[in-house]
Amino acid sequence: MSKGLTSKNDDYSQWYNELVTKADLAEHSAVRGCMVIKPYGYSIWEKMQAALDKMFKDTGHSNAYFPLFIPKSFFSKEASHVEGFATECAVVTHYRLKNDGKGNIIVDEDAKLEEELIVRPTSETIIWNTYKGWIQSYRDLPILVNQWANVVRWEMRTRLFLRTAEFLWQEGHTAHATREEAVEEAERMLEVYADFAENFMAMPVVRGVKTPNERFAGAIETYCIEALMQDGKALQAGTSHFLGQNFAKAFDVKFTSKEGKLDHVWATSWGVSTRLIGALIMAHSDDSGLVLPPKLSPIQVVIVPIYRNDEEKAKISEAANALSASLRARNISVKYDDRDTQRPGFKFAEYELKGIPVRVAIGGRDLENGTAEIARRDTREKQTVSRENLDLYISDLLDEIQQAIYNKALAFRTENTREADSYEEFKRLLDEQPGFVSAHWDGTGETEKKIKEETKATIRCIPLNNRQEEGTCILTGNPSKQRVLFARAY
RNA sequence: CGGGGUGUAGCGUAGCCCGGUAUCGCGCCACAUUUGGGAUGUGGAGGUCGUAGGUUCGAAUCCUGCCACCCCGACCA
Repeated sequence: MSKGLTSKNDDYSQWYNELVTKADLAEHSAVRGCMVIKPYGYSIWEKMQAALDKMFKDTGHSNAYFPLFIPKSFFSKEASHVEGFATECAVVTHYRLKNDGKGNIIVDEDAKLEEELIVRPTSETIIWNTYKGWIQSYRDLPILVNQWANVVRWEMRTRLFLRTAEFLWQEGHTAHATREEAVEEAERMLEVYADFAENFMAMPVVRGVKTPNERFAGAIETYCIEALMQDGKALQAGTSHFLGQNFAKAFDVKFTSKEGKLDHVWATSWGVSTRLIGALIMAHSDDSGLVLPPKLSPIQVVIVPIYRNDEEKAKISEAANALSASLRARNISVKYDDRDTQRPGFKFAEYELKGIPVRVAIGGRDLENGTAEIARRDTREKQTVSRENLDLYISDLLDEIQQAIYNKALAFRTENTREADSYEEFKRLLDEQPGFVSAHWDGTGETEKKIKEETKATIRCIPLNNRQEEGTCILTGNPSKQRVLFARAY
Protein backbone atom coordinates (compact mmCIF):
# COMPACT_ATOMS: atom_id res chain seq x y z
CA MET A 1 0.00 0.00 0.00
CA SER A 2 1.33 3.40 -0.90
CA LYS A 3 0.75 6.74 0.70
CA GLY A 4 -1.79 9.23 -0.48
CA LEU A 5 -4.76 9.20 -2.76
CA THR A 6 -5.46 11.57 -5.63
CA SER A 7 -7.84 14.20 -4.32
CA LYS A 8 -11.38 13.74 -5.57
CA ASN A 9 -11.50 17.43 -6.38
CA ASP A 10 -8.43 17.17 -8.61
CA ASP A 11 -9.51 14.15 -10.62
CA TYR A 12 -12.65 12.34 -9.59
CA SER A 13 -12.20 9.32 -11.90
CA GLN A 14 -8.63 8.80 -10.82
CA TRP A 15 -9.61 9.16 -7.18
CA TYR A 16 -12.25 6.48 -7.69
CA ASN A 17 -9.91 4.08 -9.50
CA GLU A 18 -7.16 4.48 -6.94
CA LEU A 19 -9.57 4.06 -4.07
CA VAL A 20 -10.98 0.82 -5.44
CA THR A 21 -7.54 -0.69 -5.84
CA LYS A 22 -5.82 0.79 -2.80
CA ALA A 23 -8.64 -0.08 -0.43
CA ASP A 24 -8.29 -3.64 -1.72
CA LEU A 25 -11.81 -3.89 -3.08
CA ALA A 26 -11.03 -5.11 -6.57
CA GLU A 27 -8.47 -5.20 -9.34
CA HIS A 28 -8.37 -5.66 -13.08
CA SER A 29 -8.05 -9.26 -14.21
CA ALA A 30 -6.25 -10.88 -17.10
CA VAL A 31 -9.57 -10.85 -18.97
CA ARG A 32 -10.47 -7.60 -20.65
CA GLY A 33 -13.32 -5.80 -18.93
CA CYS A 34 -13.56 -8.31 -16.10
CA MET A 35 -12.52 -7.66 -12.53
CA VAL A 36 -11.33 -9.67 -9.60
CA ILE A 37 -13.37 -8.76 -6.54
CA LYS A 38 -10.93 -9.09 -3.68
CA PRO A 39 -11.88 -10.45 -0.25
CA TYR A 40 -12.49 -7.02 1.28
CA GLY A 41 -14.68 -5.92 -1.62
CA TYR A 42 -16.48 -9.22 -1.69
CA SER A 43 -17.26 -9.03 2.00
CA ILE A 44 -19.11 -5.77 1.34
CA TRP A 45 -21.07 -7.56 -1.36
CA GLU A 46 -21.85 -10.35 1.12
CA LYS A 47 -23.19 -7.78 3.56
CA MET A 48 -25.39 -6.37 0.82
CA GLN A 49 -26.54 -9.82 -0.21
CA ALA A 50 -27.43 -10.78 3.34
CA ALA A 51 -29.54 -7.67 3.88
CA LEU A 52 -31.26 -7.83 0.49
CA ASP A 53 -31.83 -11.57 0.67
CA LYS A 54 -33.61 -11.17 3.97
CA MET A 55 -35.77 -8.42 2.50
CA PHE A 56 -36.66 -10.63 -0.46
CA LYS A 57 -37.56 -13.53 1.82
CA ASP A 58 -39.60 -11.22 4.03
CA THR A 59 -41.64 -10.21 1.00
CA GLY A 60 -42.35 -13.83 0.12
CA HIS A 61 -39.67 -14.64 -2.43
CA SER A 62 -37.55 -17.79 -2.73
CA ASN A 63 -34.18 -18.29 -4.36
CA ALA A 64 -33.60 -20.59 -7.31
CA TYR A 65 -30.98 -20.98 -9.99
CA PHE A 66 -31.25 -21.00 -13.77
CA PRO A 67 -28.55 -21.82 -16.35
CA LEU A 68 -25.76 -19.51 -17.42
CA PHE A 69 -26.36 -20.46 -21.06
CA ILE A 70 -29.37 -19.53 -23.09
CA PRO A 71 -30.18 -21.12 -26.45
CA LYS A 72 -29.97 -18.45 -29.12
CA SER A 73 -33.50 -19.19 -30.30
CA PHE A 74 -34.95 -18.22 -26.91
CA PHE A 75 -33.37 -14.90 -27.19
CA SER A 76 -35.05 -13.85 -30.38
CA LYS A 77 -38.59 -14.50 -29.19
CA GLU A 78 -39.21 -11.08 -27.67
CA ALA A 79 -38.39 -8.51 -30.34
CA SER A 80 -37.51 -5.43 -28.29
CA HIS A 81 -35.62 -7.57 -25.76
CA VAL A 82 -33.31 -8.96 -28.47
CA GLU A 83 -32.77 -5.53 -29.87
CA GLY A 84 -31.75 -4.22 -26.47
CA PHE A 85 -29.13 -6.86 -25.79
CA ALA A 86 -28.02 -8.13 -29.21
CA THR A 87 -24.95 -5.90 -29.41
CA GLU A 88 -23.41 -7.04 -26.14
CA CYS A 89 -23.78 -10.80 -26.01
CA ALA A 90 -21.03 -13.36 -25.59
CA VAL A 91 -21.78 -16.43 -27.70
CA VAL A 92 -20.62 -19.99 -27.17
CA THR A 93 -20.12 -21.73 -30.50
CA HIS A 94 -17.96 -24.78 -29.70
CA TYR A 95 -17.68 -27.30 -26.91
CA ARG A 96 -14.18 -28.75 -27.32
CA LEU A 97 -10.55 -27.82 -27.70
CA LYS A 98 -7.77 -29.86 -29.24
CA ASN A 99 -4.03 -29.89 -29.67
CA ASP A 100 -3.00 -28.81 -33.15
CA GLY A 101 0.09 -31.01 -33.05
CA LYS A 102 2.42 -28.01 -32.74
CA GLY A 103 1.82 -27.59 -29.04
CA ASN A 104 -1.00 -25.08 -29.42
CA ILE A 105 -4.47 -25.51 -28.01
CA ILE A 106 -7.07 -24.60 -30.62
CA VAL A 107 -10.82 -24.76 -30.97
CA ASP A 108 -11.90 -28.06 -32.42
CA GLU A 109 -13.90 -27.08 -35.50
CA ASP A 110 -15.54 -30.48 -35.48
CA ALA A 111 -17.13 -29.65 -32.14
CA LYS A 112 -19.42 -26.89 -33.34
CA LEU A 113 -22.64 -26.53 -31.40
CA GLU A 114 -25.77 -27.21 -33.38
CA GLU A 115 -27.45 -24.31 -31.64
CA GLU A 116 -25.23 -21.55 -30.33
CA LEU A 117 -25.56 -20.58 -26.67
CA ILE A 118 -25.73 -17.05 -25.36
CA VAL A 119 -24.06 -16.31 -22.04
CA ARG A 120 -26.95 -14.71 -20.14
CA PRO A 121 -26.99 -10.91 -20.12
CA THR A 122 -30.19 -11.33 -18.03
CA SER A 123 -32.43 -14.34 -17.61
CA GLU A 124 -35.97 -13.42 -18.63
CA THR A 125 -35.96 -15.76 -21.61
CA ILE A 126 -34.65 -18.93 -19.97
CA ILE A 127 -36.85 -18.29 -16.97
CA TRP A 128 -40.04 -17.73 -18.94
CA ASN A 129 -39.30 -20.78 -21.02
CA THR A 130 -39.13 -22.65 -17.70
CA TYR A 131 -42.21 -20.99 -16.21
CA LYS A 132 -44.24 -22.32 -19.10
CA GLY A 133 -43.90 -25.73 -17.54
CA TRP A 134 -44.72 -24.50 -14.04
CA ILE A 135 -47.91 -22.63 -14.74
CA GLN A 136 -51.29 -23.99 -15.79
CA SER A 137 -53.77 -22.57 -13.33
CA TYR A 138 -54.30 -19.45 -11.25
CA ARG A 139 -53.52 -21.82 -8.36
CA ASP A 140 -49.91 -21.94 -9.57
CA LEU A 141 -49.60 -18.18 -9.20
CA PRO A 142 -47.94 -16.06 -8.12
CA ILE A 143 -44.43 -17.35 -8.64
CA LEU A 144 -41.98 -15.24 -6.64
CA VAL A 145 -38.44 -16.27 -7.48
CA ASN A 146 -35.07 -14.60 -7.16
CA GLN A 147 -31.67 -15.76 -8.30
CA TRP A 148 -28.21 -14.63 -7.28
CA ALA A 149 -26.02 -14.96 -10.32
CA ASN A 150 -23.39 -13.57 -12.62
CA VAL A 151 -24.26 -12.10 -16.01
CA VAL A 152 -22.20 -10.99 -18.98
CA ARG A 153 -22.71 -7.88 -21.06
CA TRP A 154 -19.91 -7.26 -23.52
CA GLU A 155 -19.28 -3.63 -22.70
CA MET A 156 -16.95 -1.52 -24.81
CA ARG A 157 -15.83 0.66 -22.00
CA THR A 158 -15.56 -0.67 -18.48
CA ARG A 159 -14.90 0.65 -15.00
CA LEU A 160 -14.41 -1.35 -11.83
CA PHE A 161 -17.79 -2.07 -10.22
CA LEU A 162 -19.64 0.54 -12.29
CA ARG A 163 -19.54 -1.27 -15.58
CA THR A 164 -17.73 -4.54 -16.15
CA ALA A 165 -18.23 -7.21 -18.79
CA GLU A 166 -19.18 -9.72 -16.12
CA PHE A 167 -20.91 -8.69 -12.94
CA LEU A 168 -22.72 -10.21 -9.99
CA TRP A 169 -26.31 -9.38 -9.27
CA GLN A 170 -29.65 -10.69 -8.22
CA GLU A 171 -32.58 -10.89 -10.57
CA GLY A 172 -36.09 -11.41 -9.34
CA HIS A 173 -38.61 -12.88 -11.78
CA THR A 174 -42.22 -13.07 -10.78
CA ALA A 175 -45.39 -14.29 -12.46
CA HIS A 176 -48.88 -13.06 -11.60
CA ALA A 177 -52.51 -13.61 -12.50
CA THR A 178 -53.39 -9.96 -12.90
CA ARG A 179 -51.93 -6.78 -14.21
CA GLU A 180 -52.61 -5.00 -10.92
CA GLU A 181 -50.79 -7.62 -8.91
CA ALA A 182 -47.73 -7.46 -11.16
CA VAL A 183 -47.60 -3.67 -11.06
CA GLU A 184 -47.92 -3.84 -7.30
CA GLU A 185 -45.04 -6.30 -7.16
CA ALA A 186 -42.79 -4.10 -9.32
CA GLU A 187 -43.57 -1.14 -7.09
CA ARG A 188 -43.06 -3.16 -3.91
CA MET A 189 -39.60 -4.28 -5.02
CA LEU A 190 -38.66 -0.77 -6.00
CA GLU A 191 -39.51 0.24 -2.46
CA VAL A 192 -37.38 -2.61 -1.12
CA TYR A 193 -34.46 -1.27 -3.13
CA ALA A 194 -35.06 2.28 -1.99
CA ASP A 195 -35.30 1.11 1.61
CA PHE A 196 -32.04 -0.80 1.23
CA ALA A 197 -30.25 2.13 -0.42
CA GLU A 198 -31.35 4.60 2.22
CA ASN A 199 -31.21 2.51 5.36
CA PHE A 200 -28.25 0.25 4.67
CA MET A 201 -26.17 2.16 2.15
CA ALA A 202 -27.10 5.50 3.75
CA MET A 203 -27.63 6.76 0.22
CA PRO A 204 -30.74 8.81 -0.54
CA VAL A 205 -32.43 7.85 -3.80
CA VAL A 206 -35.11 9.26 -6.03
CA ARG A 207 -37.82 6.75 -6.85
CA GLY A 208 -39.15 7.17 -10.32
CA VAL A 209 -40.07 5.68 -13.67
CA LYS A 210 -37.96 5.67 -16.80
CA THR A 211 -38.99 7.35 -20.02
CA PRO A 212 -39.68 4.98 -22.96
CA ASN A 213 -36.18 5.66 -24.30
CA GLU A 214 -34.52 4.59 -21.07
CA ARG A 215 -36.83 1.67 -20.39
CA PHE A 216 -35.61 -1.93 -20.08
CA ALA A 217 -35.84 -3.78 -23.39
CA GLY A 218 -39.07 -5.73 -23.16
CA ALA A 219 -40.68 -3.83 -20.29
CA ILE A 220 -43.94 -1.88 -20.22
CA GLU A 221 -42.74 0.24 -17.34
CA THR A 222 -39.32 0.51 -15.71
CA TYR A 223 -39.17 1.80 -12.15
CA CYS A 224 -35.81 2.92 -10.87
CA ILE A 225 -33.94 4.40 -7.99
CA GLU A 226 -31.48 7.13 -8.90
CA ALA A 227 -28.69 8.36 -6.66
CA LEU A 228 -26.44 11.37 -6.92
CA MET A 229 -22.69 10.86 -6.66
CA GLN A 230 -20.30 13.38 -5.14
CA ASP A 231 -19.15 14.63 -8.54
CA GLY A 232 -22.72 15.56 -9.41
CA LYS A 233 -23.31 12.65 -11.76
CA ALA A 234 -26.33 10.43 -11.34
CA LEU A 235 -26.18 6.68 -10.96
CA GLN A 236 -28.99 4.23 -11.57
CA ALA A 237 -28.81 2.06 -8.49
CA GLY A 238 -31.60 -0.40 -9.11
CA THR A 239 -34.46 -1.15 -11.47
CA SER A 240 -37.76 -2.95 -11.21
CA HIS A 241 -39.74 -3.73 -14.35
CA PHE A 242 -43.38 -4.31 -15.05
CA LEU A 243 -43.12 -6.61 -18.05
CA GLY A 244 -46.81 -6.86 -18.84
CA GLN A 245 -47.57 -10.02 -20.81
CA ASN A 246 -44.65 -9.56 -23.19
CA PHE A 247 -42.63 -12.56 -22.07
CA ALA A 248 -45.68 -14.70 -21.40
CA LYS A 249 -46.74 -14.11 -24.99
CA ALA A 250 -43.26 -14.72 -26.36
CA PHE A 251 -43.00 -18.03 -24.48
CA ASP A 252 -46.67 -18.91 -24.61
CA VAL A 253 -47.24 -19.01 -20.88
CA LYS A 254 -50.98 -19.13 -20.19
CA PHE A 255 -53.08 -19.96 -17.15
CA THR A 256 -56.70 -20.77 -16.52
CA SER A 257 -58.36 -18.23 -14.27
CA LYS A 258 -60.91 -18.85 -11.53
CA GLU A 259 -63.54 -18.02 -14.11
CA GLY A 260 -62.20 -20.69 -16.42
CA LYS A 261 -60.75 -18.24 -18.94
CA LEU A 262 -57.34 -18.71 -20.54
CA ASP A 263 -55.02 -15.71 -20.26
CA HIS A 264 -51.35 -14.86 -20.52
CA VAL A 265 -49.43 -14.44 -17.28
CA TRP A 266 -48.27 -11.05 -16.03
CA ALA A 267 -44.62 -10.56 -15.18
CA THR A 268 -42.06 -8.48 -13.33
CA SER A 269 -38.31 -8.56 -13.05
CA TRP A 270 -36.00 -6.56 -10.82
CA GLY A 271 -32.33 -6.38 -10.08
CA VAL A 272 -29.41 -4.75 -8.34
CA SER A 273 -25.77 -5.53 -8.95
CA THR A 274 -22.23 -5.16 -7.68
CA ARG A 275 -22.53 -1.70 -9.19
CA LEU A 276 -23.99 -0.80 -5.80
CA ILE A 277 -20.46 -1.09 -4.41
CA GLY A 278 -19.40 1.60 -6.85
CA ALA A 279 -22.34 3.71 -5.72
CA LEU A 280 -21.42 3.18 -2.09
CA ILE A 281 -17.87 4.34 -2.74
CA MET A 282 -18.85 7.41 -4.73
CA ALA A 283 -21.63 8.48 -2.41
CA HIS A 284 -19.64 8.82 0.80
CA SER A 285 -15.90 8.43 0.50
CA ASP A 286 -13.30 11.19 0.84
CA ASP A 287 -9.64 11.94 0.18
CA SER A 288 -8.55 9.70 3.08
CA GLY A 289 -10.33 6.70 1.64
CA LEU A 290 -13.58 4.81 1.94
CA VAL A 291 -16.35 5.89 4.25
CA LEU A 292 -18.54 2.88 4.87
CA PRO A 293 -21.91 2.94 6.56
CA PRO A 294 -21.76 0.79 9.73
CA LYS A 295 -24.50 -1.52 8.47
CA LEU A 296 -22.44 -2.61 5.46
CA SER A 297 -18.91 -2.34 6.78
CA PRO A 298 -17.22 -5.76 6.97
CA ILE A 299 -15.66 -4.62 10.23
CA GLN A 300 -17.45 -2.00 12.31
CA VAL A 301 -14.87 -1.35 14.99
CA VAL A 302 -11.12 -1.74 14.94
CA ILE A 303 -9.05 -1.62 18.11
CA VAL A 304 -5.44 -0.48 17.86
CA PRO A 305 -3.13 -0.94 20.84
CA ILE A 306 -0.39 1.58 21.53
CA TYR A 307 2.39 0.14 23.65
CA ARG A 308 6.06 0.49 24.49
CA ASN A 309 6.90 -3.04 25.53
CA ASP A 310 5.49 -6.53 25.74
CA GLU A 311 4.36 -6.11 29.29
CA GLU A 312 2.33 -3.02 28.45
CA LYS A 313 0.97 -4.70 25.34
CA ALA A 314 -0.25 -7.64 27.42
CA LYS A 315 -2.19 -5.33 29.71
CA ILE A 316 -3.67 -3.40 26.80
CA SER A 317 -4.64 -6.63 25.08
CA GLU A 318 -6.53 -7.64 28.17
CA ALA A 319 -8.55 -4.43 28.05
CA ALA A 320 -8.98 -4.72 24.29
CA ASN A 321 -10.20 -8.30 24.50
CA ALA A 322 -12.71 -7.37 27.18
CA LEU A 323 -14.00 -4.55 24.97
CA SER A 324 -14.14 -6.87 21.93
CA ALA A 325 -16.18 -9.40 23.85
CA SER A 326 -18.68 -6.82 25.05
CA LEU A 327 -19.04 -5.42 21.54
CA ARG A 328 -19.53 -8.86 20.03
CA ALA A 329 -22.23 -9.49 22.59
CA ARG A 330 -24.00 -6.55 20.98
CA ASN A 331 -23.54 -8.04 17.52
CA ILE A 332 -20.92 -5.49 16.59
CA SER A 333 -18.07 -6.80 14.46
CA VAL A 334 -14.66 -6.01 15.89
CA LYS A 335 -11.08 -6.48 14.87
CA TYR A 336 -8.25 -6.20 17.36
CA ASP A 337 -5.15 -5.35 15.36
CA ASP A 338 -2.20 -6.22 17.60
CA ARG A 339 0.31 -6.65 14.81
CA ASP A 340 3.80 -5.73 15.96
CA THR A 341 4.90 -5.21 12.40
CA GLN A 342 3.07 -1.92 11.82
CA ARG A 343 3.10 1.20 13.92
CA PRO A 344 -0.12 2.78 15.17
CA GLY A 345 -0.05 5.72 12.76
CA PHE A 346 0.21 3.33 9.85
CA LYS A 347 -2.75 1.34 11.10
CA PHE A 348 -4.82 4.51 11.57
CA ALA A 349 -4.23 5.48 7.96
CA GLU A 350 -4.91 1.97 6.74
CA TYR A 351 -8.28 1.66 8.47
CA GLU A 352 -9.27 5.10 7.29
CA LEU A 353 -8.49 4.02 3.75
CA LYS A 354 -10.66 0.98 4.29
CA GLY A 355 -13.51 2.97 5.74
CA ILE A 356 -13.91 1.27 9.13
CA PRO A 357 -16.54 3.40 10.90
CA VAL A 358 -15.07 3.43 14.40
CA ARG A 359 -11.50 3.16 15.57
CA VAL A 360 -10.57 2.62 19.19
CA ALA A 361 -7.03 3.28 20.36
CA ILE A 362 -5.90 2.06 23.76
CA GLY A 363 -2.51 3.08 25.11
CA GLY A 364 -0.59 3.27 28.37
CA ARG A 365 -2.30 6.49 29.37
CA ASP A 366 -5.70 4.92 28.83
CA LEU A 367 -4.77 1.98 31.01
CA GLU A 368 -4.08 4.33 33.88
CA ASN A 369 -7.12 6.52 33.30
CA GLY A 370 -9.61 3.79 32.38
CA THR A 371 -10.21 5.45 29.02
CA ALA A 372 -9.91 4.85 25.28
CA GLU A 373 -9.59 7.13 22.29
CA ILE A 374 -12.52 6.85 19.90
CA ALA A 375 -12.24 8.12 16.34
CA ARG A 376 -15.15 8.15 13.93
CA ARG A 377 -14.36 7.75 10.27
CA ASP A 378 -17.07 9.96 8.79
CA THR A 379 -16.08 13.20 10.51
CA ARG A 380 -12.58 12.11 11.55
CA GLU A 381 -13.33 13.44 15.04
CA LYS A 382 -11.50 11.96 18.00
CA GLN A 383 -12.38 11.95 21.64
CA THR A 384 -11.21 10.23 24.77
CA VAL A 385 -13.94 8.47 26.70
CA SER A 386 -14.24 6.19 29.69
CA ARG A 387 -14.03 2.45 29.00
CA GLU A 388 -16.95 2.00 31.32
CA ASN A 389 -20.00 1.08 29.22
CA LEU A 390 -17.95 1.71 26.12
CA ASP A 391 -19.84 -1.01 24.26
CA LEU A 392 -23.07 0.92 24.67
CA TYR A 393 -21.38 4.16 23.69
CA ILE A 394 -19.98 2.59 20.52
CA SER A 395 -23.26 0.94 19.69
CA ASP A 396 -24.96 4.34 19.80
CA LEU A 397 -22.11 5.92 17.90
CA LEU A 398 -22.48 3.40 15.07
CA ASP A 399 -26.15 4.31 14.76
CA GLU A 400 -25.25 7.95 14.81
CA ILE A 401 -22.65 7.51 12.08
CA GLN A 402 -25.10 5.57 9.92
CA GLN A 403 -27.54 8.46 10.24
CA ALA A 404 -24.92 11.18 9.82
CA ILE A 405 -23.62 9.68 6.59
CA TYR A 406 -27.15 9.57 5.24
CA ASN A 407 -27.87 13.13 6.31
CA LYS A 408 -24.70 14.37 4.69
CA ALA A 409 -25.51 12.64 1.41
CA LEU A 410 -29.07 13.93 1.56
CA ALA A 411 -27.90 17.48 2.17
CA PHE A 412 -25.54 17.15 -0.78
CA ARG A 413 -28.32 15.93 -3.02
CA THR A 414 -30.69 18.67 -1.90
CA GLU A 415 -28.03 21.30 -2.58
CA ASN A 416 -27.33 19.82 -5.98
CA THR A 417 -30.88 19.42 -7.22
CA ARG A 418 -31.87 22.57 -9.05
CA GLU A 419 -34.68 23.77 -11.23
CA ALA A 420 -34.08 25.18 -14.68
CA ASP A 421 -36.72 27.14 -16.55
CA SER A 422 -34.86 27.82 -19.76
CA TYR A 423 -32.52 25.83 -21.96
CA GLU A 424 -29.74 28.34 -21.34
CA GLU A 425 -30.08 27.95 -17.59
CA PHE A 426 -30.30 24.18 -17.98
CA LYS A 427 -27.00 24.01 -19.87
CA ARG A 428 -25.32 26.45 -17.52
CA LEU A 429 -26.32 24.39 -14.47
CA LEU A 430 -25.06 21.17 -16.02
CA ASP A 431 -21.68 22.71 -16.74
CA GLU A 432 -21.20 24.86 -13.68
CA GLN A 433 -23.06 23.07 -10.91
CA PRO A 434 -23.42 19.41 -11.86
CA GLY A 435 -26.27 17.57 -10.22
CA PHE A 436 -29.92 16.81 -10.81
CA VAL A 437 -31.71 19.42 -12.87
CA SER A 438 -35.46 19.46 -12.60
CA ALA A 439 -37.02 20.83 -15.76
CA HIS A 440 -40.10 20.74 -17.95
CA TRP A 441 -40.10 18.35 -20.89
CA ASP A 442 -42.69 17.98 -23.60
CA GLY A 443 -42.86 14.20 -23.21
CA THR A 444 -41.45 13.25 -26.61
CA GLY A 445 -38.56 10.92 -27.30
CA GLU A 446 -37.24 13.30 -29.97
CA THR A 447 -36.83 16.14 -27.49
CA GLU A 448 -35.19 13.81 -25.00
CA LYS A 449 -32.72 12.60 -27.63
CA LYS A 450 -31.92 16.09 -28.81
CA ILE A 451 -31.21 17.27 -25.28
CA LYS A 452 -29.00 14.24 -24.74
CA GLU A 453 -27.05 14.89 -27.92
CA GLU A 454 -26.53 18.53 -27.11
CA THR A 455 -25.86 18.34 -23.37
CA LYS A 456 -25.04 14.68 -22.58
CA ALA A 457 -27.74 14.86 -19.93
CA THR A 458 -30.45 12.21 -19.87
CA ILE A 459 -33.78 12.04 -18.16
CA ARG A 460 -32.93 10.00 -15.12
CA CYS A 461 -36.52 9.52 -14.17
CA ILE A 462 -39.96 10.94 -13.75
CA PRO A 463 -40.21 10.95 -9.95
CA LEU A 464 -43.06 8.95 -8.44
CA ASN A 465 -45.79 11.08 -6.89
CA ASN A 466 -44.36 13.95 -8.90
CA ARG A 467 -45.82 17.39 -8.28
CA GLN A 468 -48.04 18.38 -11.22
CA GLU A 469 -47.17 21.81 -12.49
CA GLU A 470 -47.99 23.61 -15.73
CA GLY A 471 -44.96 24.73 -17.68
CA THR A 472 -43.23 24.73 -21.02
CA CYS A 473 -40.57 22.37 -22.32
CA ILE A 474 -37.09 23.87 -21.95
CA LEU A 475 -36.16 22.81 -25.48
CA THR A 476 -39.30 23.16 -27.58
CA GLY A 477 -41.49 25.46 -25.50
CA ASN A 478 -44.35 23.00 -25.87
CA PRO A 479 -46.72 22.61 -22.93
CA SER A 480 -45.69 20.31 -20.08
CA LYS A 481 -47.55 19.15 -16.99
CA GLN A 482 -44.61 18.23 -14.78
CA ARG A 483 -40.89 18.55 -14.30
CA VAL A 484 -38.60 15.56 -14.84
CA LEU A 485 -35.16 14.90 -13.43
CA PHE A 486 -32.21 15.36 -15.76
CA ALA A 487 -28.52 14.67 -15.08
CA ARG A 488 -25.34 13.49 -16.64
CA ALA A 489 -25.06 9.91 -15.55
CA TYR A 490 -22.75 6.94 -15.12
C1' C B 1 -15.77 0.13 -31.96
C1' G B 2 -13.43 5.43 -33.50
C1' G B 3 -9.85 9.44 -31.54
C1' G B 4 -5.93 10.49 -27.88
C1' G B 5 -2.57 8.69 -24.07
C1' U B 6 0.14 5.10 -21.15
C1' G B 7 2.77 0.29 -20.35
C1' U B 8 10.31 -0.11 -17.23
C1' A B 9 11.09 -4.65 -9.80
C1' G B 10 4.93 -5.45 -5.67
C1' C B 11 3.55 0.17 -6.47
C1' G B 12 4.96 5.05 -8.49
C1' U B 13 8.72 6.62 -11.87
C1' A B 14 13.79 8.43 -14.76
C1' G B 15 16.06 6.87 -19.14
C1' C B 16 13.50 6.75 -25.21
C1' C B 17 14.18 12.43 -29.12
C1' C B 18 20.24 11.27 -30.06
C1' G B 19 20.78 2.59 -29.73
C1' G B 20 26.03 0.29 -26.00
C1' U B 21 22.11 -4.36 -20.85
C1' A B 22 18.39 0.33 -16.41
C1' U B 23 17.62 5.61 -12.31
C1' C B 24 15.22 7.19 -8.03
C1' G B 25 11.35 6.91 -4.22
C1' C B 26 7.89 3.77 -1.63
C1' G B 27 7.31 -1.20 -0.41
C1' C B 28 10.00 -6.06 0.74
C1' C B 29 14.06 -8.99 3.88
C1' A B 30 17.81 -8.75 8.24
C1' C B 31 19.52 -6.21 12.60
C1' A B 32 19.28 -2.15 16.03
C1' U B 33 16.75 1.90 18.12
C1' U B 34 11.51 3.05 18.12
C1' U B 35 5.72 2.86 18.91
C1' G B 36 -0.61 8.50 21.31
C1' G B 37 -1.12 9.96 13.19
C1' G B 38 1.72 6.74 7.49
C1' A B 39 9.30 5.74 12.28
C1' U B 40 14.86 6.15 11.75
C1' G B 41 19.66 4.15 10.71
C1' U B 42 22.82 0.37 8.54
C1' G B 43 23.06 -3.70 5.35
C1' G B 44 20.53 -6.71 1.56
C1' A B 45 17.26 -9.04 -2.14
C1' G B 46 14.32 -8.17 -6.25
C1' G B 47 14.09 -6.68 -13.70
C1' U B 48 11.80 -11.77 -20.03
C1' C B 49 11.92 -2.90 -19.81
C1' G B 50 3.48 -5.28 -21.70
C1' U B 51 3.96 -8.97 -25.83
C1' A B 52 5.45 -11.06 -30.75
C1' G B 53 8.25 -10.02 -34.81
C1' G B 54 11.66 -6.76 -37.64
C1' U B 55 16.11 -3.31 -38.40
C1' U B 56 21.17 -3.47 -36.23
C1' C B 57 27.54 -5.97 -34.42
C1' G B 58 24.26 -4.41 -30.39
C1' A B 59 17.25 -2.45 -28.90
C1' A B 60 13.94 -0.18 -22.83
C1' U B 61 15.42 3.27 -26.85
C1' C B 62 14.09 2.82 -34.02
C1' C B 63 9.92 0.15 -37.15
C1' U B 64 5.41 -3.15 -37.47
C1' G B 65 1.58 -6.22 -35.41
C1' C B 66 -0.92 -7.68 -31.04
C1' C B 67 -2.55 -7.20 -25.73
C1' A B 68 -3.98 -4.42 -21.47
C1' C B 69 -5.26 -0.04 -18.85
C1' C B 70 -6.65 5.38 -18.62
C1' C B 71 -9.27 9.76 -20.92
C1' C B 72 -12.89 11.47 -24.76
C1' G B 73 -16.95 9.79 -28.13
C1' A B 74 -20.94 6.00 -29.71
C1' C B 75 -23.40 1.91 -26.50
C1' C B 76 -24.94 0.46 -21.62
C1' A B 77 -26.72 -1.57 -14.89
